[in-house]
Amino acid sequence: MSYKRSFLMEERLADNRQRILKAARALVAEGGFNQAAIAAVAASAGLSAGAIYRYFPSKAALFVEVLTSAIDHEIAILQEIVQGEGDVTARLRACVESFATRALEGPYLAYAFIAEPAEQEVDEARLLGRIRFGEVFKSLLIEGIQKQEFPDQSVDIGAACIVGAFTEALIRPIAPRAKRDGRAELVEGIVTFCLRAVGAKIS
Amino acid sequence: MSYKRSFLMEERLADNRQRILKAARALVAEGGFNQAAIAAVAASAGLSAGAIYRYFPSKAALFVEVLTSAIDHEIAILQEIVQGEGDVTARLRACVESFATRALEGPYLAYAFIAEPAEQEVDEARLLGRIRFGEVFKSLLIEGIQKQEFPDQSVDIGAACIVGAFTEALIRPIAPRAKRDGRAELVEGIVTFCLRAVGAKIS
Amino acid sequence: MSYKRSFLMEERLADNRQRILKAARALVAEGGFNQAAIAAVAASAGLSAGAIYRYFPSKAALFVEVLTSAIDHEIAILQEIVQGEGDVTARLRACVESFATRALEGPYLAYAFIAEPAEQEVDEARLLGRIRFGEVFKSLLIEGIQKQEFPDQSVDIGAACIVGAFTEALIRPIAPRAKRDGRAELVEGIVTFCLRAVGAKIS
Amino acid sequence: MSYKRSFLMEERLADNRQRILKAARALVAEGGFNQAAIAAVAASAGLSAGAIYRYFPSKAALFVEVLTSAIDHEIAILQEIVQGEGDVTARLRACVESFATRALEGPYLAYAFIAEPAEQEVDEARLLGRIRFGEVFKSLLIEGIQKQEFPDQSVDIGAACIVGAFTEALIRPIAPRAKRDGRAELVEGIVTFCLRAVGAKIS
DNA sequence: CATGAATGAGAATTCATTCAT
DNA sequence: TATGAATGAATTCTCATTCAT
Repeated sequence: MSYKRSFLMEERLADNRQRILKAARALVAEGGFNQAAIAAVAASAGLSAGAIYRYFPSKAALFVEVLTSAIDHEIAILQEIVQGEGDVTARLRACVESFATRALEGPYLAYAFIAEPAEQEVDEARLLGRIRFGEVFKSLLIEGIQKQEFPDQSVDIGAACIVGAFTEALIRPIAPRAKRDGRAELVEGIVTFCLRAVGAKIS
Repeated sequence: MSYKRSFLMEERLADNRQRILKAARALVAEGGFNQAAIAAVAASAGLSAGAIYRYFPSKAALFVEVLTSAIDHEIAILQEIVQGEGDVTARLRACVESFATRALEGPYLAYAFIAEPAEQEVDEARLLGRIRFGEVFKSLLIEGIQKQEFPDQSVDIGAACIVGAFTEALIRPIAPRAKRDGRAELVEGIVTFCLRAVGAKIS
Repeated sequence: MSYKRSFLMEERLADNRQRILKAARALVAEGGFNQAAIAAVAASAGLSAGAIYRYFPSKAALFVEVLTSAIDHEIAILQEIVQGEGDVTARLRACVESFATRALEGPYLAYAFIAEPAEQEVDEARLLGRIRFGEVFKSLLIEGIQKQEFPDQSVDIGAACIVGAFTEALIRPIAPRAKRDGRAELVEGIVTFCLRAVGAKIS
Repeated sequence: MSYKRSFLMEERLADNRQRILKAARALVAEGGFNQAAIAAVAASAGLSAGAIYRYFPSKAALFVEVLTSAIDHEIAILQEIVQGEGDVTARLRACVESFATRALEGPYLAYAFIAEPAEQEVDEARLLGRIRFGEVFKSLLIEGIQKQEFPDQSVDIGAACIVGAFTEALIRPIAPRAKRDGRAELVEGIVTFCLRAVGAKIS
């Protein structure tokens, strides 16, 4: 009833919501959407299964938010780079580097991003996410072609290929082989691949 | 009882095994791993659910084989191209074209290839498949660098990027947007992207 | 703290209790016992779910009271008619008319009366309510036989039949068909049926 | 595979289906639809919960069939009486007697008939059943009025009242009082009530 | 060998009830 | 005293797997 109580309560609720999202995210990162049962998420968040439904109307809604919020976050970062200064080549490089670096720090996003989920609703969110990532790169390609940094090319296909290229290369580190390359080399390799692919002049 | 009977029996068994695999593959192509229940596979193969277990120890094992055999088939085709004649650039182009064309005709493989499966075992098979695809392209990259068709580059990363680029670009046609490009343009766009990415001289 | 405060408090408590009952009654009227969740009752009463338990020991107890109080109210009205003036036939007619008219205005009572509730305890209350309604009509039948307005007959059975006849006929308007008869005709039809059934002389 | 095996199998399956229906019916009769959980039905039928779904697509479908088949059976018997010989009064008497006698032997039908179920689909079946019962009596009323055995009256209302009257009177035997009257007296009392209600001349 | 009925272990979801604040 | 977040048991339904026939 008092200010303090209400404040703490709200904070705890917000905490719980975040804890649930965090737990769900972690479970998805570890074993995919199908391994992340509501009971597991709840246990991992330190709550009962029923409590999840105070914060999310359904399992699908929870995982849509897990996916969407992760993608939103990434897109925002990429957009800032895209709208920054420097030539297009430099910004494309920065985008790939930025995404790749974060993905290697916490690979769940790349995993969730590429994963086929069980639920229809989550699937739609995933496809939308891929398209939204593609749009970011498409806008860079268009600008690069306009400014004659890149040769003319199919921007839709190019954008999709860039997204596919770096997600695949980033997911791979699960496999033993990739560990030989250090992170820096991996990121640099992906950047080089993408820049060359769009016809950028590599200094 | 006789030789003949036994022979026919064996043949029938082999037939059943293939029928099961074929049915499973078709179901995966239509609705993904999760939609392919054992009962559905059995019905589609003209057998009973129990009979599946005479040929495969578990659902996971069945789908591992579905995936692996599909990938085997693709790899064999690609290997033939790789070991064929012509310069490396032409063969790389042919590989991407070949895979992409078939994927667009029957998209199930690309789908299964990129899909997150329900079972841990199938997941491992999927990752292995991606790596094996990568190996094919890696061998081409190595040869291309040796023959100075391509500049020096990280072949592991490049191979992964190629696989990611074309699977992503091929999967995307599920979305409405991509229909603007015809199939030929899509394949050509992917090929161009990949060739430029590895530094091939595009004629 | 003072007398006044305590008085107000008591009044507020009584208010809350009535608000809960009213809210529960309204929800039952709308969607039956099963649709009336404690949380919904609480929200509708402007209280928290937990607060309900300060006034009622359980959900079943709450709904038993909802049902019983509604029936009490009806019985009181019918009793007044029964103990009023006029011949028995007129009073029987007045009882059926009175009940039917109110039931058609707010059909929740008739509904709750005839409905099968979720809880055993509520079910018992429902059966008891039917019997109590029957008693009212039984007393009229006895009086009518004594005064030779009605022929001799089994008063228990007759009373039950009257209750069944008018509840069924009143419940039925849920179905589209019954709308052809207006309310007045429906009430008159039920009255006629019941009066004739007990052998009253219909003027 | 052999004739015998197949035959026995089919018989067992049919048995199971009937056992499930019977168990469901018994549970409904005892505690209403809400008390008849799938697990309870299964246990009562000597099967697992999952097995129910081999025979019925959903809980609602099972209970719709429980209700509908019971009603179908009753309606068929009543129809035969209606289409038989004798004057309308005699046939109306026979209908009520027939229904009442069987209902007293196994009161489940009358109970299920009047019960409010949880599921929408079952509710519709229940309402339909009541209307169908009503139609039977309505047809008798129409014929009776035509042949001037009964006075003119609202046949829809009269039919509903008859159904309500005898179901209510039959359900009541759960209460202690009714046991005093023997079955024969109860049935005769209901018949008299209904005949007098429709204005039949009682011999 | 083949069948397919049956199992049983979960899956998501709901909700009356409790209890720390 | 009131709150409403949290619990936990119950519910329906699914499906891989087994096994009597």
